[in-house]
Amino acid sequence: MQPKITRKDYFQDVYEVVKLIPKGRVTSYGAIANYLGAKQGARMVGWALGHSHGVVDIPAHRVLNREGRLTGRLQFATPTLMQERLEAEGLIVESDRIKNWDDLFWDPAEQLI
DNA sequence: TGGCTGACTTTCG
DNA sequence: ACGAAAGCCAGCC
Repeated sequence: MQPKITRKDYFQDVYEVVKLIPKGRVTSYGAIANYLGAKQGARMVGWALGHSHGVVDIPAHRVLNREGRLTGRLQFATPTLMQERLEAEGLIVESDRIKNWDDLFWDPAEQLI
């Protein structure tokens, strides 16, 4: 049973989870939201990351939507920065979409095991 | 105080 | 299978 998430604690929680993402791995907003206990609050994760970029150094480029699509790439310093970083980690981006997304998908619950 | 928006997800048509 | 609409939570005007 996860504790209730409150306001700005969401930021800290999201940061923690995103930082825990192994290099070369990716996850989705819904997965993080589900891990935090707010499966319906996937938008909050994106919103938190949007305000986090530039404030703290977190690999936000490893967080995509459930389709493995780079939905938030426009929010980066440059529209291609997200793809560049992903490729730099050994990932392959094709048409704004991660290749082998299903295989590279990393679930925060896995780090609990 | 009330209402709109948003790096999403799920479901109905 | 594709398209459109609803749902949720928190911040901002």
